[in-house]
Amino acid sequence: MVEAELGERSRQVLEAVIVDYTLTAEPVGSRAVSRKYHPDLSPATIRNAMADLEELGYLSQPHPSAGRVPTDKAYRFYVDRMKAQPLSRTEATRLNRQVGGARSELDELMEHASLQLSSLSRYTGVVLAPPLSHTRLERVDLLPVGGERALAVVVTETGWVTSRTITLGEPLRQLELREIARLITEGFGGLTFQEIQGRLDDPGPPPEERLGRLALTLAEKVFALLRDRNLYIGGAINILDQPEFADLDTMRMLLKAFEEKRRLIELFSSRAEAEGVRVVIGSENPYEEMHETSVVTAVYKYGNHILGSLGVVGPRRMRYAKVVALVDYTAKLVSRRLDRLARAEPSA
Amino acid sequence: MVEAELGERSRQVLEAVIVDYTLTAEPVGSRAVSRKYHPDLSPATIRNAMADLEELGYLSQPHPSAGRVPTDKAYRFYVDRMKAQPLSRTEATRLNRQVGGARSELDELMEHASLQLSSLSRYTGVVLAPPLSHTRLERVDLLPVGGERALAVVVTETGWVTSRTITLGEPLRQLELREIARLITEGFGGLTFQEIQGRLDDPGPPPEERLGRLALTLAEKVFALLRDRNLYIGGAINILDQPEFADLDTMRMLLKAFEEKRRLIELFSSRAEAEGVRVVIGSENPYEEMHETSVVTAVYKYGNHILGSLGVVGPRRMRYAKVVALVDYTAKLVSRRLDRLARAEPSA
DNA sequence: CATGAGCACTTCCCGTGGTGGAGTGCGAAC
DNA sequence: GTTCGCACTCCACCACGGGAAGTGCTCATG
Repeated sequence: MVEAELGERSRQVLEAVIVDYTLTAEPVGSRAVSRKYHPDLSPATIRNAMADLEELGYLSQPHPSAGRVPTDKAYRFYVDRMKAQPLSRTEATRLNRQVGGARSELDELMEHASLQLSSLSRYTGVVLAPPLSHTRLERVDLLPVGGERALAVVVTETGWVTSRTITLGEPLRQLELREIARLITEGFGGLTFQEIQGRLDDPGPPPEERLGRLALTLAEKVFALLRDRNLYIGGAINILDQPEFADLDTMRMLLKAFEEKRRLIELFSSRAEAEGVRVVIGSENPYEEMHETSVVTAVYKYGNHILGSLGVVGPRRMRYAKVVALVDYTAKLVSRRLDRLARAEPSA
Repeated sequence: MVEAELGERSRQVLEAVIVDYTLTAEPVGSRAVSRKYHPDLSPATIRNAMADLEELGYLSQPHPSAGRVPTDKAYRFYVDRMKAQPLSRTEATRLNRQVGGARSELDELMEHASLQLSSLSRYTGVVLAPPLSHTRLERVDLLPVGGERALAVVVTETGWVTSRTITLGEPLRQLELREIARLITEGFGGLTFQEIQGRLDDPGPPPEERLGRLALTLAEKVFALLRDRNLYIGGAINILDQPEFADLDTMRMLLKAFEEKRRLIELFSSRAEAEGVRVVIGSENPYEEMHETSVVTAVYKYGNHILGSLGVVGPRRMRYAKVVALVDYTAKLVSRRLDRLARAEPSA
């Protein structure tokens, strides 16, 4: 359908405009296209093609006598038919070393990944940490740590460990704590955190014994702490080097978007079921503050479960071919890394 | 000495210039001072005083025929003799509710404090989490969490709990882990983390038995994870509303400074021994990128120990009287809050 | 001798108008 | 269908100039 809409000539011109604009960030005129990309075609021919492209909504003019600028539709067309441009050897080794390195723990892995995404793309890297909603609880431990507080340790079936201190409502002995932890583990073990949340929201009749009731309130506390996902943003200022964000208001808007992590988290978690790399261009983004940006994301997995997503936020005139390859590679690297982290079973 | 340097007249004029400049961010002329602050004095008289003040280094002119702008020396003079301007009732109650509230855990407390510092000052709020260097270890626990990993739980004498997962070099049984934790606790309990680091750096002859050697390497891993302090930055973009940061390069420099947390941490931890509120004005700051900003900090404590510091980063023409009061109050609030959090002993 | 008034001077700010360049659209020619 | 040439438009840049703000200096005055 799109193929029918555009002739070969128009397609080539469109591509040239996109490539040039990606490089220069300046509106590109017919003359420049002729000189730099198609010396065999005269500027006048290009002009005709460009006029067609504008009518079809692929190009637009900032003002009547300026060059043309690609629209979101143009980028979409380009992205859908381009080939990813594989990472260079040095880039790949650097990623492998920094992200695939063996020593780091989970949070360091996420942080390094976001930093590398940023510095290799020269835009901003984002990593959304695994949500717990779809993973299953293995067990809960409660350790007394003095006073009316305890350390709650939550272990999932996939082997992730989260711990937080919680404040008990009343002083409890170690034995009581252990019993409560056992009750919680028995009551909720094997369920996904989503299911657990459902049960907690609609608890039915309260248990008879005191410890049972305590277990419920403490479980509430423990799982409440796990609800928020972490979002790692690396190199937020990197993106500010792009000329389209040189304007003060645009800049402020973008930074505000970065600071409001909650909405970014939504953005990165929504539609994160599909495999492969996803590209959201400009106004395709539901988040209005990000209409000037494009977002490239991919999911990372543990075994067959999608755990989270990561990606790059950049200007609409992003070097898509490169970034898509980078994001894809990084996602796979993180998945492999997670596998190794979790599967490391006793070798004996 | 300073008193001798400045006559009463000059002092009043200087104060007027500072006040007006903090409000308007525009160079202030003799006419404006006369009209707004000292109608009894003619502009000419003010001019004379201003000329004196310029010679003494308290004022400067952006260009020969503009008004005057206070120098760092002027702010210093002002800050040293001003009185803090107490918080309004609504501000105080808001702080109490948001920061003093009873439910939050340690990290939430820090985060809320930084956000409130920011939104009440309209600048940027910063909270440096407690360092461990001077607190003493109470005990270490190691929990097996599947595979070759364990959850290390570190409890300090002050009752703080930190936990991190670590990767064991080899598979270990639960009993072995427990024994190793016991060895670490016995070997290092009661020592400050600084002392522990010293021992680890210079370990002497390695122990005979296998578990002893393992305890050493694992202790190394555990304590390495505790070395970095967390820095909470709230409302970094708030400060960008200030006109002096409207320039693109200044803005970028500032954001870069915020992103490089390591140096900020240094800044906030250095000279953080003294009680009370400390004000660092413009070029007094050792960190060159922050010569355009002023920093107001205060330490918060647990009992008699200084745990960390918090404060506000703003433009040099900060509303010092207000911010000093805000920072002071917040620091005390956090201290009180920590006390309650940790001391909550079993009431029976 | 400190204060205040007047005045000439400097500097910046901002709006104006002119100019050159880049790019388009269109009609005519190949 | 392609190319050429030309007239037109719009922006970006610069130079110019008036106006405002502010100073320093001088001199009169209590």
